[in-house]
Amino acid sequence: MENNEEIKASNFIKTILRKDIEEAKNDGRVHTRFPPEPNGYLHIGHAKSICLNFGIAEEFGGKCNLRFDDTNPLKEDTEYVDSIKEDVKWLGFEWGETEFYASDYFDKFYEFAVKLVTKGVAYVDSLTPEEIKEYRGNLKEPGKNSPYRDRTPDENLELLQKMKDGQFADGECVLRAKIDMSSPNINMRDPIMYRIANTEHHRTGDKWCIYPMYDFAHGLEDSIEGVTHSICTLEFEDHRPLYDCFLDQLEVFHPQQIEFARLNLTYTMMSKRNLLTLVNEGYVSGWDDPRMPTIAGLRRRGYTPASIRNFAEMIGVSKANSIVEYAQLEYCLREDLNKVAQRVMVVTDPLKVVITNYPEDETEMLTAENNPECEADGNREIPFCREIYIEKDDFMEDPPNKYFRLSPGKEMRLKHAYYITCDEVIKDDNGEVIELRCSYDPKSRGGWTDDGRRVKGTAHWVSAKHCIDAEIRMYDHLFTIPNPSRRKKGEVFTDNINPDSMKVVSALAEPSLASIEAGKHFQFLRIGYFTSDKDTTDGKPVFNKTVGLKDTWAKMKK
RNA sequence: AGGGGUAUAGCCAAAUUGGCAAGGCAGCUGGUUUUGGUCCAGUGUACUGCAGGUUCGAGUCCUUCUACCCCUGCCA
Repeated sequence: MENNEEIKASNFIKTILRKDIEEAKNDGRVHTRFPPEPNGYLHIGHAKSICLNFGIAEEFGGKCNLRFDDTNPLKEDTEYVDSIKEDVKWLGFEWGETEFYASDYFDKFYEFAVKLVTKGVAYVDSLTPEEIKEYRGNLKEPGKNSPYRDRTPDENLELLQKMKDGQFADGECVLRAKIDMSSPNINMRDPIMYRIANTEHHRTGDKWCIYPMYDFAHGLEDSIEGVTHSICTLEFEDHRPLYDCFLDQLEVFHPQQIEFARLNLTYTMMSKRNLLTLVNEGYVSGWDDPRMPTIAGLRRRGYTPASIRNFAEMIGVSKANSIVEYAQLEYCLREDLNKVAQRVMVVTDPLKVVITNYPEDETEMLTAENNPECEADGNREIPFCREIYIEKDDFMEDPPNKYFRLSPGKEMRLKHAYYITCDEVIKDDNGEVIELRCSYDPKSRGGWTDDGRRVKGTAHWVSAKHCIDAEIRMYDHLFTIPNPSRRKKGEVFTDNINPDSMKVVSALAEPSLASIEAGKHFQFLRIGYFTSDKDTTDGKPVFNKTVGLKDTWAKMKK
C-alpha cells in the first residue's frame, strides 16, 4: 500500500541528495543507475544496491537506469543479462522502455579517447603486461615512466587507429592515461584506458577488438546518461580521483560518485567467485539452488520481493563494513509470509493415532480457515476419519513440566477437529512408540467446547485415509560458521560448508495440496513456511522449506 | 610518515547549525491466542574505539593514538 506513508530511514546518501536538491545542483534532478556487469547471477548484495538506486529515484522523483556494464567480452554473456533483467523485474522495479548498455557507447568512448590523445594526456604503451606491472611500482615504491610515454600525439593517434583496426595481437599494446607514475594512489599511475581483445562481444559482435577499461568507461557512461549520483561500493573509493579526472579533462557533464558498504550476511558468502565454485563443483545444484544467496536462489527458496525490499530498507546504508545477522532477513520473510501464506496441515514425522470411539468407515468434512491473518482468504474443507497421523514430537510418554501436547491420559486439541485423549500407547519390540489409541469428544467438533475446559495444546494432523505424499526439502545455512570469508589459517572456504544444509523428508500432506503449481507459499501449521518447488508434479508436490516458524518451545527445551 | 576509508548496545543503524544518544533485529518478562505462530505490553549501567583539549555544554570541533577494511588485473 503506497498511501500510508512509510517512514523511511535516513542515510548519508539521502542527506547528500537533499542538500544537492536544495542547492539546485543539476537543476534539482536526481538520476541514479544500477550497473551490473553481465558476468554472473545477481545476489542479495546486488538487491541492496538495486533497492537503493531504484528506491532513491522513486523517493526523490527521479530516474534510475538499468545499465549493463558490458565492457569485457571475455567474461560476459547474454545468459546473464537475461537473468539480471528477470531478477530486477521480480524485485518489482521498472526501468522503462530503455535498457542501457555500455557497449552502445563504444563509438563515443573511442572519440573521447582520440580527444585525450590529441590533448597529449593519453598515449599508446608498447610495454608487455609483465613490464607494465613492473613499471607500476607497488604500495611502498613509486612507479617509473614507460619509455613509450613521450610518444607524440600524432604517433599515438596513428597507433590507436592501428589498435582499433586490429593490427595488433592481444596484449601487444594498450592506451594509457598520462597522469602520474609516482602517485601514492596506484590507480593514478597511468591507468590503462583500452586493451586489445580479439574477441567477439555478445552485442557488438566483431566490430571491436579494443575494449575500454572500467575506469575510463564508467564515468563516461554515467555522464552520457545524465546520471547525477553514481552510487557504487567502497572499493571504488580509490578510483574516484580517476573518475573525476577523465570527466574533467573531457569537459563533459560530471556526475558525483558516492560509495557505500556492500552487504554481508552471516553464514553466507557473497563473492561471485566463490558462488561460482559452489555451482561448478557441485556443492549446490545451480545458481538457483534454494540455499544460494542469489536472487534466483532466494526466489526458489520462497523469499518474496516484498521481504527483500523491506530488508534492504531496514538494514540501512552506511560506509561501515558490517555483517548483518541472517535472522534479520528471516524476520522480514516471516513478516511478509505471515500475511500472505495459506495455512495447511502437513505431518513431517508421522505417528499413527487410532480414534477408538470414532465410527469405523466414517469420513466427515471439517472447516478450516485458510489464513487467520486474512479473513478474505476464506475456508476450506478437510477430511477427518478414525485413523490419523500426528507429529511424533506432539506426543511424549513421560512429559516434562509445561509440555502441553499429548501424553498418556492427557487431552489435546486437533486443530479444526476434536479434542482427543490418549488412552493407550503401542510400542514395537524395540520399545519405540508406533501407535496411539485415543478417544475423541464428539462435543468438541471444530476444536472447541463451551464448557470452560482448558485445552492448551493444539496439534496439526492429517487423515490417514486421505493424506497424500509430499517431498519436503529442509534447508539450513550453507556454512557452519557465521563469517565463512574469515576462516582459520590454511582453510579454504569449502571447508566450512555445512554437510547437512539439505535434508529430504517425505511427509504426509492434507489432500488440498494434491495439485498445486510451483512457487506457491504456504504455512505448514506449527512448522514453518514452505514454497512449492518447480520439481512439483501433479499429485506429488515438492516443497522447499522457506523458513521455520519461531519456536519458543524448542528454545525452552535447551 | 605509501594512499584511501571506517569505528555509536550481541547485530544493523539514526542523530537540524555542538544542546537530555532514535528505531529495527536478536535476547529476556508478562498478556492474548483453536498455530508454543501472529499480535500486544514491558525490558538495556551504550564511559558513542582509546587518551587528551576547546566549550556552560562534544557522538558532532581540535590533537595524539589504536583496531579493522580496501588498493600493486590488459576484471568490474
